[in-house]
Amino acid sequence: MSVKVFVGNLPFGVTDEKLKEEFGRFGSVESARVVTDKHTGRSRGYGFVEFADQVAADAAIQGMNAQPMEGRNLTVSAAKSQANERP
DNA sequence: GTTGAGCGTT
Repeated sequence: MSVKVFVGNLPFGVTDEKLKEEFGRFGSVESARVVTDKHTGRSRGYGFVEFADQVAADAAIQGMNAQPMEGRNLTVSAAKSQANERP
């Protein structure tokens, strides 16, 4: 299973590859995707990062949350889409 | 050429 993490307040110059590289420093990133507008095709300023382990996701959240990137402080937290919180 | 709250695509 993978852990999804919500990343907000991203600079407009960031991309999925950039996210994967930045978040890959804390752990194994299975996939990283920046949400882009469907109508304009431009980045909305937030994205999602999928980690291979909860430990890596927590390390990234603790290490990248409220951290400045490209001049903007990132907002990293657990994604809502995870569900399955408690059976 | 622009902007800034928000949880996406199969």
